[in-house]
Amino acid sequence: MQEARKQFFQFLARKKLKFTSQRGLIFDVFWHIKDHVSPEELYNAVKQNDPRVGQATVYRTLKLLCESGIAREVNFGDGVARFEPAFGQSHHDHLICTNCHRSVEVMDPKIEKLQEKLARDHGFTLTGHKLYLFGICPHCREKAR
Amino acid sequence: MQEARKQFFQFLARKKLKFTSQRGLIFDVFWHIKDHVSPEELYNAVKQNDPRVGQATVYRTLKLLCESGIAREVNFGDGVARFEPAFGQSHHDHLICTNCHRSVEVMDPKIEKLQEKLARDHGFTLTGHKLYLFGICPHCREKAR
DNA sequence: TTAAAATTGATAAAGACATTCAAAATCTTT
DNA sequence: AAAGATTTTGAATGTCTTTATCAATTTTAA
Ligand SMILES: [Mn+2]
Ligand SMILES: [Mn+2]
Ligand SMILES: [Zn+2]
Ligand SMILES: [Zn+2]
Repeated sequence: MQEARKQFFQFLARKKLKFTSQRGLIFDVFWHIKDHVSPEELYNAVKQNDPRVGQATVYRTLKLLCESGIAREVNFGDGVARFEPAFGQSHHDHLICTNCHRSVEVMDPKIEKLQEKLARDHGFTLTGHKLYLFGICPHCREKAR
Repeated sequence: MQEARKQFFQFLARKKLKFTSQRGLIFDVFWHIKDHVSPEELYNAVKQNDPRVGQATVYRTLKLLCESGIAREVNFGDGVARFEPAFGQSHHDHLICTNCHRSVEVMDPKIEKLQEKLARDHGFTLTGHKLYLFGICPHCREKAR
């Protein structure tokens, strides 16, 4: 908990940026929302604590959170960027229900390995990947029958 | 007439939609651009043949091309939708150079199988997926040293 | 040929995100 | 502590992609 906050603080210090109250608040609100949050949603949550914070500051801080390794952007194909905690989390991909939009975090080391090999076979040095699996979740399938 | 053009024609007929000259032209221009084309790029290419075509029509037709299985949308993370031929093409994913933005089409049946299994293990019925591999291509790596 | 229905393109609108800029906050140097 | 330099902030405006509106035109059906 303190760990992540400290990492953000140190990142800002290293870049000679200031740890302002707004940045601190946005970090805190982001950090204890466990969901995959959009800038709009985060902005609304932040406003509950301090209505004077502007949305430009939320966008700007979200960018800093990503650069510092605290947050990671994901895109579920619903037209908005979403952000999830990336510090102290191991890598995972997402399984998304196209009906209720719930998502499950998944990871298969065999898939990860094969992705590496696939890239290498084409002479690429792999630096990252995005994998989204779309389907119908058990809950929705049950309701449909 | 090409196979694909016929399929588009039949799709329109089935939906009681009209095969207009604009739709025909947009299909033709799309079909012989081999690249992953954005709506803007397609619009410009179409205008070379008929400057009177509006961009709204390009967007609308692109949607029809996707519905009919002629085109498929991909998203390389550069802020625009891109479209590629989907008819008579087997499924593939993309390996994208983050430096020069060139892309390579790749596919690994083992990865595909493991995705199925991963979804099934979580009780999901898999309906689709998006996999983008990002890295540095051989060409760019060579130039960098 | 006439009437009904679908399509078109110019324009406006929407929506997410980025930029601008004057005022405010924060850090540095005296 | 005060002054000065630098950064940050929030409101407003701008940009970019995509969608909606709607009167006019084109196509199909009768
Ligand atoms: Mn996640
Ligand atoms: Mn492709
Ligand atoms: Zn569901
Ligand atoms: Zn390259």
